[in-house]
Amino acid sequence: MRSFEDLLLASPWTQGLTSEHLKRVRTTTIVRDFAAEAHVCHAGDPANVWVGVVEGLVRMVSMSSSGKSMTFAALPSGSWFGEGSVLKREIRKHSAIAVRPSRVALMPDATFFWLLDSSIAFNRFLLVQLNERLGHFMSIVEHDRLLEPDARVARSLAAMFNPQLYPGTKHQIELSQEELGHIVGASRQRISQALQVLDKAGLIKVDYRMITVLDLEGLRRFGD
DNA sequence: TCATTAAATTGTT
DNA sequence: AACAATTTAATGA
Repeated sequence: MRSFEDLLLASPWTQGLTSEHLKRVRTTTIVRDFAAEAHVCHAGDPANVWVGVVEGLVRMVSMSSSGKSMTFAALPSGSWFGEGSVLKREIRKHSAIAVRPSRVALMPDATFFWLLDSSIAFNRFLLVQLNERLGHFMSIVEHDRLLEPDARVARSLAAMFNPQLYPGTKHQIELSQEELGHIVGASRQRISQALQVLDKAGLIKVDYRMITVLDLEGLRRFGD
């Protein structure tokens, strides 16, 4: 996925839109590039844009007062996020940080609410999106704290390939083990170890800066 | 196009 | 955390 047009094409919510809708989406949405580790949005800022990932990878993080951060979700290219805070017209509760150099689309809240008022397809997409995310967070609470690192890595990877949330993503993702470490919350060494376990189990294939998912269901169930 | 070198990533202790 | 090995990207003939 290279351009904003590619992102629109891959986004299911554009399917039911009229040409008038699409025109306004195109004319009001801004595309920006972020360097690795740069903040796409800060906790504390007003939530006035809905964010789509055109290229790269973004992680949603929560910072404790002591400065320690925890990653809640990894957002690959093709994903849209931030609708929760936009819908409630509130201050952002979490930051979004580019894992590697990334290009994102920023849709103004005015356009977002206009789509919400006028497109059933858009509403349906948000419903699915919010429901899938609820499932994601429930799974974190239910399992992830208790699971060993191998299984946490497996689930983080499985979450990144959720076809409902990220329909554009292929079964491959470009990602270094250090970057994955930031997402999972484990050391690079431990990630390397876990990836080898998952590779031997036939669930994924590990190459230089590249992870290929062979068995998505197996990844989801790993550790049960 | 191929060889050399530097930089980034991964494996190991 | 430090070091070695491997892969990719960049450079220049």
